[in-house]
Amino acid sequence: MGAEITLSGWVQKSRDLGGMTFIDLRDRYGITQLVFNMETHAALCDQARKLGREFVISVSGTVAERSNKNPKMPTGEIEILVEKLVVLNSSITPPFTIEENTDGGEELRMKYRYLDLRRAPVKRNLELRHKMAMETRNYLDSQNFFEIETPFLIKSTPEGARDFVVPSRMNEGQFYALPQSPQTFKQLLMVAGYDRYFQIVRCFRDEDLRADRQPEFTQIDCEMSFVDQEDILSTFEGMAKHLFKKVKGIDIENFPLMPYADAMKYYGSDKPDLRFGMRFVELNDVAQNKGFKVFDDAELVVGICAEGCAEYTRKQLDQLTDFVRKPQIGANGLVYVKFNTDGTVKSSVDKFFDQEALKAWAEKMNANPGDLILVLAGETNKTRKALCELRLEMGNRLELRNPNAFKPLWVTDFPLLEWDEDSQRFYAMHHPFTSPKPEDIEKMDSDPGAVRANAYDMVINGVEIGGGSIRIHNKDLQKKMFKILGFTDEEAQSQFGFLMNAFEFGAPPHGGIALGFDRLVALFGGSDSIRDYIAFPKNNAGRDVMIDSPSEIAIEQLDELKLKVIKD
RNA sequence: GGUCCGGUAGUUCAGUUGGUUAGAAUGCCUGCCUGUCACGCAGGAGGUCGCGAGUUCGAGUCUCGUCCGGACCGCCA
Repeated sequence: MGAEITLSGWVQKSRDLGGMTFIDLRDRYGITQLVFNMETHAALCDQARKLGREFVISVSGTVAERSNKNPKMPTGEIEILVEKLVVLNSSITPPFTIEENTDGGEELRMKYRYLDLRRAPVKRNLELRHKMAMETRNYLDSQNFFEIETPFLIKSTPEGARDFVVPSRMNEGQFYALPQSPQTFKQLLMVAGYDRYFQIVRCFRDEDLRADRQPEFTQIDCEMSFVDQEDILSTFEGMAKHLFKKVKGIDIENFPLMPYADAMKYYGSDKPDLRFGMRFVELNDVAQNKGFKVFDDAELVVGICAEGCAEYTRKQLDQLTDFVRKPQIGANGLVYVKFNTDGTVKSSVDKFFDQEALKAWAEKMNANPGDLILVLAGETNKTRKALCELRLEMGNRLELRNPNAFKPLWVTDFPLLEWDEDSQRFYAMHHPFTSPKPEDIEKMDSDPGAVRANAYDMVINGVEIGGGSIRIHNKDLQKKMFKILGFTDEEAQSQFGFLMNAFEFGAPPHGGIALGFDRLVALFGGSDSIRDYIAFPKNNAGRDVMIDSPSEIAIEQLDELKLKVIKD
């Protein structure tokens, strides 16, 4: 105590008590109380009481133990007896309070993001992001990965998401595209012999936004040569564990593997949330052919068991029915079976099923007295999707989705291709460079939809954190893949010839993964939204409301680019 | 492309069945106050009810359109 100190920062708050004035000074590290006494330093104190919120000041003085300590703040035992005060800049009154729980709404905070970023919670989020980026680099460096930058001005391709395009002034009428991912470049780095590459890299997709989707986002992009799927899974499971350990101090158990088909069958999703049970149980054999037309006509009858929910009221059950009937979910109705604690059973389909029949359901679902069985029926994919939403809703209602619990898994054996009804063609489920499983290659001609891919997703708490695959490294197989996707040889050559040509020069077997860094940070921070983990995010409509972009450009710029904007 | 929710003081919100002068909290300004830390006390200023049209004697409130923001479906290899 008594040490001389100089501090610079912003005025968080001033408390003028007449004879003395207290100022809370905020800098990047926290808040320190400054004291000005009218009796001993009248002029200084006068100066201090004129300071407004967010003025930037520099003070010198001595650190003193407080006579009145404040146990609620980290620096609550000390204060600074100020001897010298310099006002470095004044501030107009900020439009919202710069506090832990601000009074400002989302829109205002985004407009004045530089003020929002002064708030401790946002600062903590960006610090978390920084730490995770550092630990990612530490881990990958320790595993002999090279961080190599790849270009942002690349070539537009028709597959996948819409590209952001950039006109080229020197090449009239031609456009670069911003990368949706450095996919082809990292594969070329493998051909070049850089057998372990990574990059924490910005990617761009011109698609609609969500709370967890931004038009520009950051990936941990990785690729390895001379590896099989197991090598990649263990390397990046290791990275995830490293991050959990170093950043959150948590030891994570080994990631279970779940084939895509099982994920769909038991959770109705390729990104199941394993923090809670309620696995799907198919009931076709016990529920059909009992005279209930809805079930009899259904391709799939499937249910979940909500433990301890037999007490649900009519109102609660109606709410759940309304939930599944929302247009976004699209179920026609919801069947419930209450397995009462007295052993009796009450259902919404008592007319068709007697107690014994319903108890057969309960047995199949491992339901106990006190549990509630919820059943949907219909076309398989739609019904699974709807039940998935219902399962997550029940997980929320029963508070089973604890943001501080982490349940990762690998979802594997994705289908290679997906049939699209509209365009009547196959699309690559992952991307066109993903290799089929060797044992399924023969089906590529006879039954393309049944071919499984050497592809995998890392899923944590129901969030798709990342995905990857073992790539095709053979020119002929790559050609065949493009052919199945409806490319002519000429189209394949003009768009991806550079890659296929490279495959002729001794391309090693390789594969990799890309992890959504923003999502991973948000997950670590316990949030569903990635926006507060990005310093300057875009809004719902892809706008930056602070700098007001996108915006029109000057006619001279358009002329120089030989572009014309046609407005309707 | 679609669905839903919201827009009222600087800010966050309330505003009844359509009815006189649109409120609260907080912030802001002024004054008082020597141990506050959500300081306290007294006083004050502050409103294009997003915008436009319509219905009505009368619209913050009802209708339509539009703009802005948020969530979601489609979309996101």
